[in-house]
Amino acid sequence: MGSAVSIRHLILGLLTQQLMSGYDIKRYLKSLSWLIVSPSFGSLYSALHGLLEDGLVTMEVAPRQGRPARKIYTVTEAGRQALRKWMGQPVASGASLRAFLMRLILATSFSHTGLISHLQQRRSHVAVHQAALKPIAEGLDGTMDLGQHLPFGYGLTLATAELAWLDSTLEQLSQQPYPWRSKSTTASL
Amino acid sequence: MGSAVSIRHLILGLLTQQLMSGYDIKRYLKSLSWLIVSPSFGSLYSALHGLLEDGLVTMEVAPRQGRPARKIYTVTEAGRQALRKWMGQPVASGASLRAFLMRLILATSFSHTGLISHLQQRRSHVAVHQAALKPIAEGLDGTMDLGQHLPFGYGLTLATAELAWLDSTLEQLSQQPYPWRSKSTTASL
DNA sequence: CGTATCATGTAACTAGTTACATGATTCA
DNA sequence: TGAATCATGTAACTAGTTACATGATACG
Repeated sequence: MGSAVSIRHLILGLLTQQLMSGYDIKRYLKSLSWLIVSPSFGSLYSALHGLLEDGLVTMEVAPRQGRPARKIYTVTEAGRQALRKWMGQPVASGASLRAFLMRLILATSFSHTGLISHLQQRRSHVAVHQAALKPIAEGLDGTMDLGQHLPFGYGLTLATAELAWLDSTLEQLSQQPYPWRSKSTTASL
Repeated sequence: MGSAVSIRHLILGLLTQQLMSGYDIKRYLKSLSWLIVSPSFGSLYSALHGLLEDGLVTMEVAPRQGRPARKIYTVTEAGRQALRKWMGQPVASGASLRAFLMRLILATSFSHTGLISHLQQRRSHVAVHQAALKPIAEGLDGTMDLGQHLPFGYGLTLATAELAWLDSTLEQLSQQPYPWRSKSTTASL
């Protein structure tokens, strides 16, 4: 129930960072499609309509000569509040990559300390999984054949790389107090 | 349309590797939950019922003293055929982690060459994404603030680690012709 | 004696997909 | 001229979730 209605929140968050049309959002998420499955136009547009109806965003039509008109969405104060609430809730430890990433994409909407705590939370979850994967991935213990073994090795590699990234990012963040954002219209947590 | 009905196929594949009950499958997938969102009992059991109805598996009740009875599922020849067909289809290049992983989990059901081509395919997809992420992740080009920058750096790190894993795994596989599986009831592709 | 694990299921719901529909512009 | 990209949308469908329901055994 906490991380549900996820695309809506992701879109809402992107819109607090920048004014965008549906198409813009799609393009942006596509550039991250390796990490996160980018939503189809169907769900994107209906999510946008839903946000409008709920008063979390407002819409303005921007007709342009030649090209079809774009609809530019802006987040309202109610929208900022909803986003803050969503981002405040800790990510369930069972939830994988996706939930973490959705918030990472919205990093700009975190305060400095909010972001750090999000990364630390993730760090501890990944560490647990890494520890669980290690014995399985390393010991080819006979009960498992090579094929069954592969996903565990794969998982261990990725988990290890992620931990390294988290550590170096956390260190960077602790050194650099908060020259966070210049032009600030951002909802800080 | 190709990778749809995914859980069903994943379950079907796991059952070709080992006779299992629904609960067993859940437990196994939970151990990989960091990588892949493990299905809920609701979808697991109904997927199993669906497979039964379609004649892709058969079921046997195994009552045990004390504990509640388990239902053990076995894949039929039709089931093996369906699985082969599914695994034969190449993974769409847009599809992320999930589609790749589902097949990786079923590595045992690939032939030696089938597995290699699956990994090579993945390698080329990841290489493309890595190349696309690199300039964004490395150049903090002004249009993006630190926060927006983070997911790209994260993606680049993971992509790089994955490429390394793919390379070393592919090398191992090429050295080791195919002492693939000892007791073979497996459908090879 | 209560909680966790084992074990299976159903019903109501929601999120998200695919396929369809439209239409202009740019580029090879 | 035909394909790709820009741009938005709707309707029908499917996959998957949450919440509920049941019941036994083991463990502390």
